[in-house]
Amino acid sequence: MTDDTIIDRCEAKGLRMTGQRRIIAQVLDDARDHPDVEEIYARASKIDTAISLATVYRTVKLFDEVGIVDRLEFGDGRARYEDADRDHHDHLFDLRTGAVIEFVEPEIEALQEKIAQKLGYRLMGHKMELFGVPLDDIKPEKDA
Amino acid sequence: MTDDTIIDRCEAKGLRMTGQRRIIAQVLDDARDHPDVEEIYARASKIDTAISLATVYRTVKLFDEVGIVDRLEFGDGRARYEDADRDHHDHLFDLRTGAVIEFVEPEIEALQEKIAQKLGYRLMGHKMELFGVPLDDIKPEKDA
DNA sequence: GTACCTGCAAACTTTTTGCTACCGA
DNA sequence: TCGGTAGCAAAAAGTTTGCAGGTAC
Repeated sequence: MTDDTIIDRCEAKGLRMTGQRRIIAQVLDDARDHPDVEEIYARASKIDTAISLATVYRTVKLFDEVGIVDRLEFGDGRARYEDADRDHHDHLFDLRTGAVIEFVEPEIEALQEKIAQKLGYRLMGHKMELFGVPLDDIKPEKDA
Repeated sequence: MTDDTIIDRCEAKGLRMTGQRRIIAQVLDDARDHPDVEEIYARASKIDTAISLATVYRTVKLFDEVGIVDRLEFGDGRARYEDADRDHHDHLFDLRTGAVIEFVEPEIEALQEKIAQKLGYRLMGHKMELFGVPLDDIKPEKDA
């Protein structure tokens, strides 16, 4: 949405900015993928070896609670995180390779809003994940 | 889709039907909600006190793998399960009460199929969860 | 008969938390 | 200054697994 970094947004929300939080914020800002906590920890550790896993957990949880990052789950048991302040998109999970493809589909957004209202709700958020296999990678089935 | 019970479908798939599996299948057949493993275990235990939690875990995992039940995740860290052979539906999560409302929206289904194809994928499955608050339960904000 | 299944307990993975020392505003 | 924060290690929560005995087909 804006060009603010995560650090900017932390400060705007009045969070106390420690060295560790700055590093984690930077890691998340730089990420173009959807790292899990272990991965964020690994990247942060390259900058500051002393950072602890518990701090990473506490920090991403905090960032999620104040809406600075989004927590994603792709069903593999680990939570993944991404900067919340990007154009809204959903995810397609490549079942063959595990790759995550992002896409935006305004039609879906509008439809979801409509559905929620029809059910008597105000939509506060949503999650949509598609799971698929590449079209050019489907094995022939019964016919030779 | 059909009127087959879960037990019927297990047999159709050639699964060995033990007493425990029958009980768990029955519990899932009777469930109108989305129980987690602990809850399935509790319900199964009422029928057979000797059943073990490990068996429930193993069985729902098996049922999920062969497509007899669907595994759902609502972000609370536990997996939930429901009979896969019901009219397809998605879920709206009531943020105020924690209730889960099911809905069917063919337009969404069609759109998802289209999106996957546009991205070069064959859609194998999807998950969509809406999160909302009841319209008649929203606090007035700034205007009186 | 035998391959597969179960119960039990131990192990594993991911995430949270109690405590003490420390640091940012 | 001083209340929030970090690190560490222990614990919690959910799930999986090795093993020995049991069971469906």
